[in-house]
Amino acid sequence: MKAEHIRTRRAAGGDAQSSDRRLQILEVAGRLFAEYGYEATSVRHIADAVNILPGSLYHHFTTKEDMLHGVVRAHLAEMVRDNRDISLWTADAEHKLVASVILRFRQYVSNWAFHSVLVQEGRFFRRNEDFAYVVEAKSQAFDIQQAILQEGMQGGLFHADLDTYLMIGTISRMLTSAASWFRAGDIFSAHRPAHYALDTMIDFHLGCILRMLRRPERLGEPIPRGTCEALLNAPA
Amino acid sequence: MKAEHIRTRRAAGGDAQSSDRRLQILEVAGRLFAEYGYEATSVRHIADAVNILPGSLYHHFTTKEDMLHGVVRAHLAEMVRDNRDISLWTADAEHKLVASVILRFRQYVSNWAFHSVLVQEGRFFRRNEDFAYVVEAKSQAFDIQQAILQEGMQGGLFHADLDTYLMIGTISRMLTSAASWFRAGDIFSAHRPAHYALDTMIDFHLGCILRMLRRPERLGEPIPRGTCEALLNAPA
DNA sequence: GTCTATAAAGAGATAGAC
DNA sequence: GTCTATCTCTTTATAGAC
Repeated sequence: MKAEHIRTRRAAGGDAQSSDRRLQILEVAGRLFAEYGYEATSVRHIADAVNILPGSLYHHFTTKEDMLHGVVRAHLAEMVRDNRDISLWTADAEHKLVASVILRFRQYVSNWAFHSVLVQEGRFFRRNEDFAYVVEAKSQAFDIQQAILQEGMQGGLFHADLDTYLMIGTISRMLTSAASWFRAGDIFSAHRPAHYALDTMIDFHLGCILRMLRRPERLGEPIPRGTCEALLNAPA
Repeated sequence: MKAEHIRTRRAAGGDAQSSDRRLQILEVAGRLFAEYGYEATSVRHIADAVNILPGSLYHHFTTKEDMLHGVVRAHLAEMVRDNRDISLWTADAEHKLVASVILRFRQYVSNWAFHSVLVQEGRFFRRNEDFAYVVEAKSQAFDIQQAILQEGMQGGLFHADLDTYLMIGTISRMLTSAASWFRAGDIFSAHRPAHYALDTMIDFHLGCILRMLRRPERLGEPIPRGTCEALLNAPA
């Protein structure tokens, strides 16, 4: 839970003093960015949503981009840290991977706005130098996950001939897009059927992913979800 | 290849007379919408890109939204029709599904701008009544694919206990997001490694999908890609 | 910390000359 | 079919009163 060096690779902007009001605005701005897109969301939208006048927002933020930084920075370091923590467990690679999937799905759903913005504005972040730290964090998380996959291949748990680069990308996109669907629905279905609980979704995707990864002779083994949940809840 | 009734469910707007110039503008607008997002792309951007003045665009289109209609209508009917054609084959469900995956991946890559817009602007289409026909087409394609999956379950080819609703959504998102990555890269990698050819990508995803779907005892069977390619190329 | 008021630039769109 | 010119509205952002 240590959050000392959250400001790795800070972008331009003042100190991250976080008053209540500021946090509240960021919360709303994040939701709007997630739902309508960053560029399609005007400061007037945000101001209306927090019941303030547009000009007053500039007491809390220097620019609209500054708000985007605020939205993104909030959970970025946590994302990398959680990945790294799991990768350092003494458990085998399958347990690490299952835990990672569970944790990520949970986070994608609970920090939905953040992750939605992270995905939807990806090209914007890549184009804009000021957001290079976002790209860097994503890249770190990717590397960590890829290492877990490689560990599982060498340990004989997973198919020996997986293309880890493609596979990690596939799994990541599967989780983010599924969580996004779970949270906000599809292009053609505004709301998912009510009977899909979060746990159902996690089980479904763990099933899909392990069928893609496991060596054939291990396909019958149970999915160690309980163990992994316990490890996730254990104090570091 | 019959394109007589392309205008199922037309939205507001004049007749779809398609001069060369109009098509050229749509081509460019589609790319810009795909890359920067519909709302973030100004008519000035588009005008600059086709070397014309902003006002002149309104000789070809009544509004900016009209351009978006033009971009999506171009390939929407084709998408549904291709899905339906495959679903009516006499082949078994696995062949249909493999063919569908191959075809979709090819189309996602070649009509990249169209499909990218279809995904990225999904919420916009859902919010805007004028684009209900897009939502409807997507929904039809979904139903067709779901039926193929069900057929494969009943035929004993696929796991008997698949959640077809979740699975088709998962496969669709997997293919669109993978094609998008293949075409334009990731948030953290502007360009995919050069050695990933289209065929490599198709094989990889066929592998992933069939491992998720096939009954365990069928996992060793070869992926019938060649047969399906032949069927796809055969004259209707 | 929020308001009033407004600047400056950009957006989508129109009218009419050529 | 494109240009010139412009209209209107909205955008991001600022200045200063309260």
